[in-house]
Amino acid sequence: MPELPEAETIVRGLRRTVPGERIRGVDVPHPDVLRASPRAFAARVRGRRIEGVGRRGKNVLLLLDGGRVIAVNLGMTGTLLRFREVPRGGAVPTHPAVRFRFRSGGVLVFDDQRRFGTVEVLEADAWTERQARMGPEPLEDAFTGEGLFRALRASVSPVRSWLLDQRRIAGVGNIYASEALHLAGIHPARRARTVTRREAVRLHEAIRSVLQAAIDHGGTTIRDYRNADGEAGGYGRRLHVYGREGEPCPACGTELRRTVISNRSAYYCPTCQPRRGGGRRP
DNA sequence: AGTGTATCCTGCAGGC
DNA sequence: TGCCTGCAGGATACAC
Repeated sequence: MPELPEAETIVRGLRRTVPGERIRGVDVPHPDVLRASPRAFAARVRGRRIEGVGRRGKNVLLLLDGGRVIAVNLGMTGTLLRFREVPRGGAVPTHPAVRFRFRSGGVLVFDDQRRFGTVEVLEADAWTERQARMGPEPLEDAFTGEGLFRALRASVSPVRSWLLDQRRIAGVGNIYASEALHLAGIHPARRARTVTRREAVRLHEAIRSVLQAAIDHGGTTIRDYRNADGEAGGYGRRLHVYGREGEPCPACGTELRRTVISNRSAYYCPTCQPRRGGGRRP
């Protein structure tokens, strides 16, 4: 998916134009992205005004008047595209799943090729409960190196799998997990509990700097990702290891490797990220 | 309890 | 050209 930086880039785009819009109607070309029936969903959002746009982990939030929240999980290929009027010609979304029509005439489209994404509407307390089950926001102060160390110590899971678990830390996905582990010099298959305090502090800093740098460049486009204005992200060419199997490590020149952990690729440098700690820091 | 696997869906790249 | 396999940014119901 879109991970945290991509969701944040979408949110920043939407914030410029969406707050203040009132929802006139909803079309649902692909009801499988909703948890409810299209009819029930539409009834709960129709007539509501969007007061703000937010983010929690990889979820984009549309905050409605009266306290309801539309939570959009972007899945692997989802995005939210904003149009001033009903799109026609070249800018038409390729895989529209849900279309919000505003009274102003503008349109917000949830476009999702693979439809692993979801669009839900929740009452304020239900949303509070939901997000309480998610881990800390990595860019906020509540996320600390010491806290990360203590949490890692309690798990025997491979550290890469640990980082992908949204209940432990919110917003990190496969790209930035690989990038952060490389920056911190930690092999992705190491058991979380083997990460030392020193390494955890390094990993904490690596996660934050990688996510922030990706946000600064508008996120990473591997293939499908687009921001709210339909533009690709610019961080892809800055990736050090993700998708670069066989290329030289930018830190030491060793050939980068790909391995599979829990059915998903992890990219790493065997020199900078040895299985048993003590690697040089890139 | 905590982990790993298979699965949802579409599309693309590479091998033959 | 076409057919096949594998792989893809995520999350979750299961089996162990």
